[in-house]
Amino acid sequence: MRTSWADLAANSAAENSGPGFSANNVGTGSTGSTVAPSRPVYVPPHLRNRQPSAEAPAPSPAPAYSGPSSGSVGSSAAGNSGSRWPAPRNDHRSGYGGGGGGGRPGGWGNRSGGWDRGREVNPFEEEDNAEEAFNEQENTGINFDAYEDIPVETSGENVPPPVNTFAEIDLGDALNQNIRRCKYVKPTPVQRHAIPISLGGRDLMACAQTGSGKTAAFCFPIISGIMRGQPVQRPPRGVRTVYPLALVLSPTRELSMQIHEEARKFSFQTGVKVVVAYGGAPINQQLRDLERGVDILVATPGRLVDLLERARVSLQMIRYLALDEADRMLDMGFEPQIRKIVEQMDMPPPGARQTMLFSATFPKEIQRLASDFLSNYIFLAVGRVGSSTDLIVQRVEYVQESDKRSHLMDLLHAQRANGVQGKQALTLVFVETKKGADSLEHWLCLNGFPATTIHGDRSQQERELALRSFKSGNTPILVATDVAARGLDIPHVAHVVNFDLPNDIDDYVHRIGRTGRAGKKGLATAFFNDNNSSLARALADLMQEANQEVPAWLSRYAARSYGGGRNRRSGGRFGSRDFRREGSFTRGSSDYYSSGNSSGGYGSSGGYAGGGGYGPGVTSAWD
DNA sequence: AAAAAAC
Repeated sequence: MRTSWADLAANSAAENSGPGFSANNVGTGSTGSTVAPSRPVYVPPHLRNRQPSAEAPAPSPAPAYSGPSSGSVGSSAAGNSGSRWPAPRNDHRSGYGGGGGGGRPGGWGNRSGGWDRGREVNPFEEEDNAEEAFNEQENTGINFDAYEDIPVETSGENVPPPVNTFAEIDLGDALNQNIRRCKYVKPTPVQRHAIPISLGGRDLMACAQTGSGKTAAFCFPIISGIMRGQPVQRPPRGVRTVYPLALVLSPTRELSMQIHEEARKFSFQTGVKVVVAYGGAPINQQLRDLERGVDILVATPGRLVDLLERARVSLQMIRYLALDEADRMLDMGFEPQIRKIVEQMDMPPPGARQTMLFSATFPKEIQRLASDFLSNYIFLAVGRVGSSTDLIVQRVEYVQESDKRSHLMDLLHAQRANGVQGKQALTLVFVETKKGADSLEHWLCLNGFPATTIHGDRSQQERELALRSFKSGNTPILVATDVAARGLDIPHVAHVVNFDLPNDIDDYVHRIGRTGRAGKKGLATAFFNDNNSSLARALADLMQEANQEVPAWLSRYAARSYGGGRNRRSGGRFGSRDFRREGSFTRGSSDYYSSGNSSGGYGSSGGYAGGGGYGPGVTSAWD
């Protein structure tokens, strides 16, 4: 068995250097190496957008609250006349002259080193070079036909119909140009559905795999809506409070940085200004960024609360609120902060703003919480169970705690021996604790494996350095806690190792989703032992849904383990369903977080158990 | 119990 994993990793890396479109065949009972493609798989057209670095504000109007009902948010397809689009909004900017780009063709490609006012750094420039290091062809051979297979579920009143092309949507010239620069040819499934919904002014709860253009799905309508909106007056001079029109929240600093980088590309030369604020970094720079104007604020919750309490930011004029990884944002750790920001500051209430929640996993209980923030919303689930995990070969190995290190060493040795085209394939190793991360990193380095680590006890500088070093391939092994589990788009991760398995199957789904992205294959290896028995059932079920080979010993564990309440998976066609469709649901703590109630029906049926219908832990099988 | 998130 184990002889095969290294081959898988090597083959995966090798195959991935080919066309971006591929198919897969999870080696059921094969000799272990990946086999010729048997079935086309979904490949998101948005490919690798690596980070630009410098900040790049362009002039934009002062915040102006024309009100969510002013028409700025609504009716997309209403008029498809490109002529309605105003020039980039460099009006109203007292003090920040320079052109934001209205009719400034030469603006393309101008680099000004960051702080040259009125100049906008080209956020597309740097990534090209970065990608060449890996010498891959990632923009070819996308199989758009595969989209047709993607199942979609929507519910809610008057769901706007999806679009098939970006051209059908009146996003405006500037945004369309950025879409081309991003090499997006056709909207992904989530974009096809979510963008018309958002342009229609509707609230949205969307379940969709990351790496399928989720960020763009909420950014495009926001940018477009802001450009349409009536610019009004800038607040009086001397008032340091800024009034963003859109707020995007995410659970980790690095994810906020990533969203900011994406959003900057989408808003290049539109005049829409995007600013990011997160903790662990000097606040002064962020304050300066804010003072230069902000339309879209991307933030982590803690730093935002700080800014709100200092009255440097007001949410009074928010027209758009987006929560990325929304289920995480509303779980026990984050919920109080989110409630404070959304309900107890000065943000307009649901209905007076537009709210968009996105995640790959959306447990029913969290959906219930989330409905507090929404008004007459549409639920959208896009994707096929396993549509992403099809690309990921999942392996589970029984490894005692005391054997984990040597076992990991074996994996890494074999992987290195199999050598992958010059650069070693990137391996992301998840552990449970911060101390465990440091100690494993130290041990790996001692043993000749260049590793670094990212977790919450490291300084922000160290975290960012670690991530950069990993992405660049300089340190091809990254030991991480769950800080890196969600959302991060790290190209070229060939192997995710769950050195310590998480307790929650959703976390597992997010973790392994760091590989197998954008149509590339990936390998995920988990070390399982008695400590993980509570995960056995959910894990076995997930793997089965994803057409993975489930070891017999794991099935035995799964059969033995009772409970599974929290860890039950839907087993349905979709990874998630609108909880409003589930009829009565028990309100109470046991609804979601408990794991002991285990009403039967979990087994082979895969259907929705009786009573509450749908087991407590509704999740999706894709990331 | 752990992790994340402000100073």
